[in-house]
Amino acid sequence: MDIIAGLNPQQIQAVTAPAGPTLVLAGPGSGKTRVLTQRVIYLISEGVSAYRILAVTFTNKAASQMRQRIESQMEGDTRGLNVGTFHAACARLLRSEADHFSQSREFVSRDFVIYDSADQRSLIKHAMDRHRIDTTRFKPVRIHSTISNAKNDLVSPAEFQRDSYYDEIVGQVYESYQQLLRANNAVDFDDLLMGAVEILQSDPQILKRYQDYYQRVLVDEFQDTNHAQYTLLQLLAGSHRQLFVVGDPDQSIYRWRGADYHNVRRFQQDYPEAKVVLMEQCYRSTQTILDVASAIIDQNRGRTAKNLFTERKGGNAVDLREAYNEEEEAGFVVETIATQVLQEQFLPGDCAIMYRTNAQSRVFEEAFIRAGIPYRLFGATRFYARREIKDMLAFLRLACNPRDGVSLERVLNVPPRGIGRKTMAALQDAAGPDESLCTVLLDLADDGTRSPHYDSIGTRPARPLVAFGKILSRWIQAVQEEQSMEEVLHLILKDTDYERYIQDGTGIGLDRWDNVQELLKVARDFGDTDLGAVLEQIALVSDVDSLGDDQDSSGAPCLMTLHSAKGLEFPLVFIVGLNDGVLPHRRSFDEPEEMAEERRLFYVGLTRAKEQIYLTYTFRRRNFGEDAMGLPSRFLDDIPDELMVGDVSGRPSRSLASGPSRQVTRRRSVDVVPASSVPVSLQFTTGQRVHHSNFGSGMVIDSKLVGSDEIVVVAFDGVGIKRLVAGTANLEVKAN
DNA sequence: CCGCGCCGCTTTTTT
DNA sequence: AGCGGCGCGG
Repeated sequence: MDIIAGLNPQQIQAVTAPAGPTLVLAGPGSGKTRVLTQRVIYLISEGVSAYRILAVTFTNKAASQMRQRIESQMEGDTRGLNVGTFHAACARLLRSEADHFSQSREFVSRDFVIYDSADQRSLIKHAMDRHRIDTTRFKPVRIHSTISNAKNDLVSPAEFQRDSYYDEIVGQVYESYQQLLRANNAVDFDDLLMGAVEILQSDPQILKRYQDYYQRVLVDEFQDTNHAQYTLLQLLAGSHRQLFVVGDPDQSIYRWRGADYHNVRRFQQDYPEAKVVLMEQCYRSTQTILDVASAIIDQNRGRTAKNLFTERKGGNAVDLREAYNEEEEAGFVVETIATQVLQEQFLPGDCAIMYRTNAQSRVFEEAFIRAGIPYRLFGATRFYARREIKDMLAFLRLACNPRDGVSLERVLNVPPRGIGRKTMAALQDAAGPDESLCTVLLDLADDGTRSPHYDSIGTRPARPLVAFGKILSRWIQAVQEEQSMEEVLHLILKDTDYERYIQDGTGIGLDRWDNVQELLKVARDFGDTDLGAVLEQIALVSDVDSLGDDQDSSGAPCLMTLHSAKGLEFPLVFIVGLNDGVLPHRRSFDEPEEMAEERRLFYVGLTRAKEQIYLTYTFRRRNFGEDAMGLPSRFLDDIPDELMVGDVSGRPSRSLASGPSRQVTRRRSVDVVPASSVPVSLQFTTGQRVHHSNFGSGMVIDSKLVGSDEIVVVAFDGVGIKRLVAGTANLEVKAN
């Protein structure tokens, strides 16, 4: 049968494993996605109905990839197949069970909203205010992360241990935070998981229904599960124990958000009868790359050693380079990419630059801009986190769930309509502790001066509140009439005169308005989908990259953090900033477990490469503005000399901070492109239509002189906004 | 109420 | 260095 065609013996074992728990330990590039999809197809061919299969992943990207692959290989009956992220699956469970559950307990109702991290932080601050806790002494983000960890460990506010003064504070905030979430009819990401577990644990009938429904459960990236997720899987698998999990402890890089690769070992203890399949054959990288990666990861203690191998014997040695500083490092990388592309060794889209922290991307962006080479930046300011988009979503969420106080607070005075601190306080007083602010607003809008709230608030402050209440009630009505997201958005934009507010005449204003237009486009794509469902999807996707995935095979080098590189592969990989303190990050120095994770992060980066790896570090490194001496990463010591070329002989022993060898590699040509001639005046003006050989047509939205270069910001049709150097980008002005 | 300027902090990030 | 938060002054 063709389900196993082209698979190696281990892959076949995994795909056709008999019923019962199965653990697949899959090395990088060993074809784990393929195994997962073939397993699903195999199960269906064995007579399991598609809708009785649940496959969970961590990211939407992985989920849609898997779904696509399955659908492309199967004719028909994949309908009802459940492929999705943990959070999406839990949100679905919560929504379908919320109603008859909320009657017996205090719980959210089915139209709950999902708060993103900014909303969550705002609510944490409110909770801290309640207890008069100084938000400068105790940082809300830190408190939130402690609470988040507790939730991931399924520890409720009542169970939260308060052994120290700090924990006492957190315990109080946790308690209030949960109350506030419920009052707003909102959940945070962690609540989705914890809530699902709570429901299943407290109602045997519901649990049985789900256990009977999902006959098979498959899990991707199992090493990244946290305690809540593990418990959820255990509950779902129940007595049938049909769990098929795939993972690689060596690629566990999300400890800081609760992931615990020990769940792999725990799985073997909890399911001793589990069939274990080890997949060690790699189809991605050359043997040299695998050897380097293995040399790195072998240094970690207490792991099950894997023996990765490939039929792609040999391969180029890893190329190590020292640069003087970050600028030179970026210059080297961009220059190397340009050369390799010119020599037709690689396509621009084959190349990826990976770094430890997002802050490192800027120098590389600038180098690309100078060289006039387009690039793709992963994980930049997320589209849905932008101010104007958050405003729009807050309006929409309010229209769906008027109890959403965080959204109301956000946009009550946006655009400014004369509602300040005092008016806000008056409104809060009028509402009292039990009524939501929105109820008061709508009441004011309906009854005007006759409303009992009117007098308590006072005539002057009431006026803008009445006005806002009126437009808000119009939106609520529009949602109840099941108007589409696009229609409601248009209504909101008109009622708030948002364009005039956001378009302040600057380029930034134009950017923002563009983003609003982009959101309208998203809305249009969703068509008549129920607005609540759209908002949930947006809350759980929240990454424009995974939305616009189809068009991103465009050939440009990618810039990304090592974290976001996971799951991807590139022929040519640059891992940059290999300085001690950067990778490994200084925050991991005194924690062995953290240090081990930094090592895994490096390992993940190395194993993304198919053909060639460049590693770079710098002689000097700017820290927080301060210029300082840099040390090469300690990880470099673990790479055998014979697997490396480049500045290897000059590789200084890390114990010697300086030495004569350092001088040798200093100073290479930085300029990738000859400095452009000084423009007498700006060549381009805002509003001009232009054409670029790579990006096509677009409109100039900003242009300014930076040093001797004119930097033009162009919104390319269907491509997006790019910053270009006028002198090197070869922009043609089009007649309009 | 809004805008400006100073102070302080600084990993990773998906859901 | 650069951003965000907060406090003061208009």
